[in-house]
Amino acid sequence: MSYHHGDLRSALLAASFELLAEGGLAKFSVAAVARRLGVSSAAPYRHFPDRAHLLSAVSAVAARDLRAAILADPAGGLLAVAGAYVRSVVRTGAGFPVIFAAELYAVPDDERREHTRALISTLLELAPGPTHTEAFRQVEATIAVAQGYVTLYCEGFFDSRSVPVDDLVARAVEAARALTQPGRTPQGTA
Amino acid sequence: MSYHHGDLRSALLAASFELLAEGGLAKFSVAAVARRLGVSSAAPYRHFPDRAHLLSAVSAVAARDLRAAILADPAGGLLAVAGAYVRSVVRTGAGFPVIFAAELYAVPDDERREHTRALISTLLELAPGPTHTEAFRQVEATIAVAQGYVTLYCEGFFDSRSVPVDDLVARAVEAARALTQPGRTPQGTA
DNA sequence: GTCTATAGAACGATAGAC
DNA sequence: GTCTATCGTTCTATAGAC
Repeated sequence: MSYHHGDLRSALLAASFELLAEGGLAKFSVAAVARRLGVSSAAPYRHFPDRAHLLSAVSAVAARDLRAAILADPAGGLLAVAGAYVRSVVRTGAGFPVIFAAELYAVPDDERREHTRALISTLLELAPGPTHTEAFRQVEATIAVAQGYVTLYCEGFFDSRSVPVDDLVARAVEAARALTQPGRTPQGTA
Repeated sequence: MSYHHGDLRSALLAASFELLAEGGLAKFSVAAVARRLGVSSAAPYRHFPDRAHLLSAVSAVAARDLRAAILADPAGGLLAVAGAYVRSVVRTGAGFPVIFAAELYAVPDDERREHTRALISTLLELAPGPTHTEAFRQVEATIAVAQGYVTLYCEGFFDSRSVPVDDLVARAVEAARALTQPGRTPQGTA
C-alpha cells in the first residue's frame, strides 16, 4: 500500500456510492470502501470518526444531489420527483432508506440535517396541495411508488438487462401521474 | 443450554420471521435465530444445510401465506393485493425482497419455486388486464407502491407510533386504486 | 438431535511507526 | 495522513461428544 490521494475524503464518498449502487447498505462497510480505493482499512478513520459519520456524510451528499436532480427535471412537480428519484437512486444506491437510515438518527451532523431538511421542504413545495396535510400525503405516495420500483429493480425482480433504467423511470412517472390525477375520489378502504 | 423442542424446524422459521420483521434481512443471521430460540448456533444446521436453505424455506412460507392473505381479502383484485401485501409484510418482514432475494436464485428448492410461482400466477389473475402485458404492468405498479410504503415504514420514515398499520394499509390501497382507475391516458413521460 | 468447541473470515475500531 | 499490526466481535460452518 502506498496510496497518496489529494482528497481521500471525497474519494471515500464516491466509493461509498459505488458500493451502495452495487449492493445496497448490506454490502456497505468501511473496510470495503477502503479496499476499493486501495488504502488501508484504518485510513477512513482519519476523515470520519466512525462508520456512522461516514454514512451521514453520504446521506448529506445524496440528499443534496437528489434535490438538485428533482429541481433540474423538466417534468416538474411530483412527476419530476418520481422520475429524478428513480434515476438518481438506481445510479447512486442512496435513496430514502439511506438518506434517512435509522442508524443515522442519533448522529449529530448539522450538514446532513440541513440537506435533508431542504430536500423535504422542496418535495412539499412541489406537491399541488391544496392543504399541507394533503401535500404531505401526495409526496408520501409519490416517493413510495418511486422507492418501490427502485427496490424491486435493485433486488433483481426485474430483469435488469431487459428493462433499461429509462423504462423503469417511465413506469414510475406514469404511476405517479395516476396518483395525483384530479377527479378521483379519495375515500376509505371499504 | 438444554433445549429440547418438538419441532425445531418450525420454530426456526417462526423465529426467522420475527427477526425479519424487527430488523429486515440486515439483522437476519442463523446465529441470531438460534440465539432467539435458546439453542446452540449449530442446531439449525441439523434442519437446514446452510443459511441459504433456511432463507429459502422462509421464502416459501412467506409466498404461501401472502397468497392466502391476498385471496382472503374482501377487497378483491389489485386492491386486495396492495392491502394484504402491506399488512402481511409489515408483520412478517418477508416481502418480495425476501421472497425473491437474489441470494436465493441459485438455491434449488422445489417447494419454494412452486409457492412463488403460484403467488405470481395469482397476482396476474387478479389484474384486470386486458392484455397479459398490461396485467403484468398493473401488478408491477401495485406491488411497487405497496412495497414502497412498507420500505419507508420499516426504515422509520413514518413515525411508527403515530401511524398505525391500518392507516398505512389504507394509504397503500388508496394509491393502488388510483393506479388502476380507468379513464386515465397512459402515455409517455413527456 | 442437540450440545460444546472451534476454525476461518469479515468487520469496526485503535495504537503506534513513519 | 497513511501505514502496519492487532484486538474484540459476529458470523458461517464443521467436528465430535452425548
